[in-house]
Amino acid sequence: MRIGELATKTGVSVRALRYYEEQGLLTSARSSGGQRHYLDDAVDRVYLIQMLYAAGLSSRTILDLLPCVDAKVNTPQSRAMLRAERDRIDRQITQLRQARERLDAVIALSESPASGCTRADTDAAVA
Amino acid sequence: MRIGELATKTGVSVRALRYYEEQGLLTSARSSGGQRHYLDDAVDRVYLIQMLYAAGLSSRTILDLLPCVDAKVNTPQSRAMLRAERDRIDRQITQLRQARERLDAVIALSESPASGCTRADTDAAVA
DNA sequence: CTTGTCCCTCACGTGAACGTCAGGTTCTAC
DNA sequence: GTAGAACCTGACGTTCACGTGAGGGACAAG
Repeated sequence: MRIGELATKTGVSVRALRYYEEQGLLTSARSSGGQRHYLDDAVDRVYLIQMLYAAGLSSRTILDLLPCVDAKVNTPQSRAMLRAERDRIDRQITQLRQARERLDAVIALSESPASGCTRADTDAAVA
Repeated sequence: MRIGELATKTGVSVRALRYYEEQGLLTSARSSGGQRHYLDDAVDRVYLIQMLYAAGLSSRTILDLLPCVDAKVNTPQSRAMLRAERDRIDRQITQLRQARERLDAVIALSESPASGCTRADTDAAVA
């Protein structure tokens, strides 16, 4: 498939896909005219990249991790890197949970009858 | 206290504190000479701001949320906003968990004896 | 009254992950 | 073979949360 199709399939912009290739995260075959062509598994690859971006990893870190995910590299260093990133994500989850609890407390307070809001207000907010 | 002390107490840079004030997230009294002075509760305020930044909220969103947290604003709109941000954080946590599980699977694979690494390798990576 | 440290306000620099033109080529369909 | 859609390569623009000087006041100590 060409880049436009991959973009619509994954919901990622064409520019982003070219950027991923620029960063070495995604590879493509080229037609005689220079156009990029992708295999079907590129879709999963893009999803994985997006997932790691969403987890707060940088392009550089993803670039380092991908060979491990592909099981092409398996050294003590690579395993240490994997664990380090997993732990970083764990810490981030903890932080997010704290923020979530904090917001939840505020929400509970703001929706309690004593806070001066009426039931109608609350219903209107839901609608 | 002055800005330097607040910075060291919170572990946030002086520049960041001034930036928070610029964004309307933090207020300060000024001395006759124009220097910022903070009350003790500014420390908690900064921690809260940092927590919300860590949760991926923008300055603008934090600016909108803070009056709710301070229980100074409690409208249907503000409650809807609080819930929206909480839900966003929930989704982010879900994404992070997925990424974490994915990494965990890779780690389990890379550390399994069948993957071609020796026990000594594994121990070395831990050290 | 000077020294040193802290503080002030501009204001430009930064890095990441793209967005967005410009100008030109390739592919598809009729 | 020609129109139009999709694609190409630069290359500059954007946003955010600050970093980093430049140049100059504020304030406690001696």
